[in-house]
Amino acid sequence: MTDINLKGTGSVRPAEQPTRSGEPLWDIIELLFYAYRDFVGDADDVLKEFGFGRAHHRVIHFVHRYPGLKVADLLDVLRITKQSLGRVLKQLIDEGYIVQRAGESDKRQRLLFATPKGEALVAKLAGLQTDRITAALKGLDPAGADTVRRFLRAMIDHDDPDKVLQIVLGGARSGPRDTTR
Amino acid sequence: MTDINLKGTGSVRPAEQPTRSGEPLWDIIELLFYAYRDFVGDADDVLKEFGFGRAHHRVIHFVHRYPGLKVADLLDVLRITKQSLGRVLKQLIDEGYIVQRAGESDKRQRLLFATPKGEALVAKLAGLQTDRITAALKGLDPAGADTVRRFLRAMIDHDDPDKVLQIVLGGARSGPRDTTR
DNA sequence: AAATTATGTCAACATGACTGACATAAATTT
DNA sequence: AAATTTATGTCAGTCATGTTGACATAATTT
Repeated sequence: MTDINLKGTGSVRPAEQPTRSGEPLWDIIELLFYAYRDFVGDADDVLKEFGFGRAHHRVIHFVHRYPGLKVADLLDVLRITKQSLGRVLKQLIDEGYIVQRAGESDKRQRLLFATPKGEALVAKLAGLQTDRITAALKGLDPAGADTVRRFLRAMIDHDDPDKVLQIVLGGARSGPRDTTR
Repeated sequence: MTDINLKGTGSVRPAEQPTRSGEPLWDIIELLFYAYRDFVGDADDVLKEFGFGRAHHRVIHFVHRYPGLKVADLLDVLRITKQSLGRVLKQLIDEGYIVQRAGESDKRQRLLFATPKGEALVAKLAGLQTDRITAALKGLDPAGADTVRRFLRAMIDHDDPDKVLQIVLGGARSGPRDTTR
């Protein structure tokens, strides 16, 4: 019971570690934890006033950014089940943040669009997050923002069929719907 | 939720402009979303095999990294209630990943330590995440890793009383409790 | 006509948050 | 010494958001 090992970082090495070379990057792991916690925390406070949670934020964000998104696309992005999405999406539609429209070529599809009300909410949330990012980039050298973008891109799995992710990774720097594919 | 009230207090940069100007940095916002999703996704798969979730990961990670952590410290780090922590912590203790020991000077305190079993799990999870980070850093110029660290640090609220965060931000680059070196 | 696809919905359940109330032992203050 | 505060644990109920499985409907494709 009292096996304590106060200093233990290196002693545990299972024999069958295949391609593990470097020491754990503890500091970056923890910086990512804290940075993301505070990054989403900005939005949480505002969302609470609206009676929404993070799930609503993710939905309205991507719908706003990629107008005409299909429900199926959204499921790929968020990696949740349609039942889970359904509840949140229904609330956003009922309260007038999102509207649906049947697809023209395929009338089964429900294309999603943010209303002005929805856009205002997204803008408010994105503004907070942008302020934080801008402040963080300010302390870096001129190439810093580019380095950060490159790092984040490389952290993402590229073998994902998600259409929105392909646009994000595709290189569009500030606009959605870059049809270069 | 443990609201920390960081709205009015000084931002990361003293005497600089009060932000609120630039266009939303959509791409970085979305890159952060995807990067963090995949970053924690690595661990999720392993955790599932152990019958654990992300909550367990966060607890065992910080206990391993900061041996002798008090329950109260952990609550500050994770920003959850003691009831919430209690359930997860109890499982980790019952299954032999963490042990408790009463504090010497203050016997009310339950100091937490990872067992070898707990250390092995943390090492496995940190290995996966480190592999991803290492791969992402590989494509950057030599100063890239430093830029990334600086960016992440600046993304974090600095007016947090969390003792662990103070250590993380304090500058220890690769080990916990470096004060004894 | 039959099969497939896109979406929606009902029902039950799991996890990990939450609030509020109360219990205990140890430390601190009066 | 007694009273209070602190660190922790626990019971009970609720909420948000995820899950699986089954089934329904309309539109498209075969």
